[in-house]
This record gives sequence, structure tokens and C-alpha cells, in this order.
Amino acid sequence: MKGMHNAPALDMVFAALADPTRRAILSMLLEDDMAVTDVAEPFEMSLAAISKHLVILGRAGLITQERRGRVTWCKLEPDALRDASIWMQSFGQFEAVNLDAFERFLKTELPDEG
Amino acid sequence: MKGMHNAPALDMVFAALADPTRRAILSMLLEDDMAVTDVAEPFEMSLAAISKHLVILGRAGLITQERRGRVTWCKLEPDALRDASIWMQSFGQFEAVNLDAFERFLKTELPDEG
DNA sequence: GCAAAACTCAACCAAACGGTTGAATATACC
DNA sequence: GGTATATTCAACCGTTTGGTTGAGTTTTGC
Repeated sequence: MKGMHNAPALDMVFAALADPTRRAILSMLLEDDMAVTDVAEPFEMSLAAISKHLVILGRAGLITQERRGRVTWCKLEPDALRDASIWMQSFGQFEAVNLDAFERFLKTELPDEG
Repeated sequence: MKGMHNAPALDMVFAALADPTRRAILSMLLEDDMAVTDVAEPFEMSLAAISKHLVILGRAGLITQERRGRVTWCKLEPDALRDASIWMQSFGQFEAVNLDAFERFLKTELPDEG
């Protein structure tokens, strides 16, 4: 179902991105997977607050969490960003972009993927 | 100041995009500039509610409003989306995208612009 | 000048958000 | 088994969000 942009999903993705703490978390996870405690470390707020932020990021599909032992590992899931990014590209200077050509462009530009 | 992504601005853009009514309004404005009353027409909510949505879109920089007579015209401002879009491209499969090459790609793909 | 049109403002409301603290739950380690 | 670690749960709190309604403001047209 290419090109079908699920509205509730977009709601959740954009809402998740609207918070600077959550965007910072995503940036951190870009480097590497992290435990919840380590994610929380640089922030001046409680671990519980970070835990809630991670739930919101998880429900938006932007991260996944995998529990291994007593540690919950957080992993970036960039695919969720993709739908939102493509939705945005339907505007403005991106208006008339041929998405298939866009995909081909990405494939040629990216080193490892696909 | 290329590449400087203003955090509060991103907050407002993403928050504005997190609502389906507001995304629908943006899609409508993609077609043409519209009066507030005409923007409100297809929605099953009060004009005042739509007026508030337009304020939120305006504060995010996604639209501008120009009053001509008693009619307030709403106009899409896609530049605000651009920063957010570029922020998103720093993730996932867009990570390694050469933005200059991306711009060149857009120029070749778009019929009228630049 | 007066009524209709096109909004916006103000007050209100329920629900969601973003944070807190303290208790609960697993798991790991000695 | 008991204690420390990692994380979530639950209750609470003030603020924001997304809607309502009704009144106010400006402009247009007869």
C-alpha cells in the first residue's frame, strides 16, 4: 500500500517529534542503541519522565525496546520517520517530486542500503 | 545560517503537523489560497475552531494570512516545512543523503521552479 | 444607516501532556 | 536469600489542546 499515509500514525509521529527532549533522544539513538538509564543520564528530569517519553516514541514507531535481562535496550526505527518525511515532501518545493524517482535517487545516494 | 535548526520553531512546526485537521488544511492550501470561511467549510466543526487551527499554523510559520476587506486569505508557506524536513532527513535511510545532490535532483524533477 | 458577512475574542470544558514522587516489579550479584 | 540495579506503575498536579458557544469587530452592500 505504497503512498497510503495512515493518519493516526502520522499524528503520533509528528506529536512525538514536537518535543525537544524526544528529538534529542532520537539523536542520541542515532549513534547507538542505549539502555533506558543511559538515555536518561544527560537530562535533568526523572527516569520516570524519560520512560514516558520512550513510550511515546515507541507508540509512534520511532523506536523499539527490547528487554535483555534487567536492561531495556532502545533502538531507533527510522522507517516511521520515512512516512512522515514523504508526507512533508508533498509540499512546497517538493510538490511535484516523483516519489519513485526519489526512491531511485536515494538508492544511488546511499552507501549500504538496498 | 544554513543548517541551524531552531528548536522552538521545530517544536511548533511538528506540533502543528500533529493534527489531522491542520494537515488537511495544508493540503487544501496546496491547491490555492483560501478565505477562512472556505477553509472551514468541509470540516464538521465551528469556524472559531478552524480559526484557532489557522493561528497555530500561522505561529508555526506554515501559513500566512492577509486581510483584504473583510476576507482573510490564507496562503501556504512551505519554507517552514523545509527545516523540519531537513531535520528528519538526518535520520535513518536519509542519513547519508548529500543535500546538495538532493537539491539538484529536485531541480531536475520539478517542472517550473528555479 | 443598518443588516449581513467574515472573522476573532473570551470564557468555558474535558482530555491529554509533561513533569513529579513513591511504590512495585524484575533481574543480577554475592 | 537478600540487596542493589533497572525500569515501570500509579497517583497527583499545573498547563496546554481542541473543541464549544456567544458576544464583539470590521467591512460590505443596499
